[in-house]
Amino acid sequence: MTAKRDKFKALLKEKGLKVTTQRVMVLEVLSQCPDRHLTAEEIYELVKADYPEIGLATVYRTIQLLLELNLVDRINLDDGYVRYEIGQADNSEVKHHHHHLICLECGKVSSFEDDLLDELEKKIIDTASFQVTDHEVKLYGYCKECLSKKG
Amino acid sequence: MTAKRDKFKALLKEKGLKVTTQRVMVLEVLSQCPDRHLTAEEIYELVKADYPEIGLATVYRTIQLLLELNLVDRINLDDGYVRYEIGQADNSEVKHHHHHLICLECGKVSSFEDDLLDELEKKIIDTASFQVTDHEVKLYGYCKECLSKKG
DNA sequence: GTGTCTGCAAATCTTTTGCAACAAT
DNA sequence: ATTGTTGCAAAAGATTTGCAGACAC
Repeated sequence: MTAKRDKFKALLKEKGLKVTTQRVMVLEVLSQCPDRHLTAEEIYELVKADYPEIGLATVYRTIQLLLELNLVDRINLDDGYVRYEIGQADNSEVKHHHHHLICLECGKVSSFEDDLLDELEKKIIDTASFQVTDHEVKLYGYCKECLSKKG
Repeated sequence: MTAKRDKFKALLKEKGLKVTTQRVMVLEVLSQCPDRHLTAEEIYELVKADYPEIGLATVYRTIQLLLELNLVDRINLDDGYVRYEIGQADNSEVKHHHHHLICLECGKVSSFEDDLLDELEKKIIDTASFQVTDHEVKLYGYCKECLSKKG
């Protein structure tokens, strides 16, 4: 994911911010785990494996930065941790993200895409006079693996 | 909302729990604010107006109880507070809740109902082999009032 | 060299918990 | 009388912030 790293560096310079090892490593870890939904603590542990000097506060500050730059999305599963994942699309015009299937048995989170939500948004605009700019959908249930285990 | 209060009392007795003034008052406050999405602190302040002796811990414990009894729904707007609202339906078989329109300008939260999500759930079951039991949808945007203010 | 960033520890903020007194049944 | 419940204060756990030293530019 060199493209994402270069983009990050460019965005930092553009804003007069500094390109530090810590910032690049946090992005790197998130890029390398596109499917896991990492907590700040998990990101901290992963970066620490290669760069033991990093502090947890720096991870939090970098995540904040990445959220503001729209390079990372926030997910809240209401389990006491906020989670983060690298933005899927390459362009920064990611309008619709946050579609998640959450298994109530094993806790696994998977993502999905669907156009049906666009339809729902149109409907809302018509009936509720509410202009929708983004949406977040969470579907709770049981994943294939847990279903087959239960038989 | 005497019906809800009586139901609550019945459920408590059924479980061998005690009907206390504090518990009833927390439910009462939530029943009287069906449209506001109250934080624990707000519920605490509202109950305290009529019953100053109540403690915040009791509010938290009662909310926990109401969640378990399915009388109350939890909403997380990612603003650092968890919010609670009284369940809409009268029967306890509320399968689908949590549909919210959140105004990014004024922060107002309104609710809506829609069948479209059922369709989405069916689709997910077919394509992702994921058995959906519940869903939560948040649509972010701008409400009628804020739109007209902005012109 | 200048101004930003980092790591640490302390602070903050919401929510939970232990415990002795208290109230419901 | 018995057992669950309350209020308080302390604890917990995630996230933030202040600050002096370190680093990018």
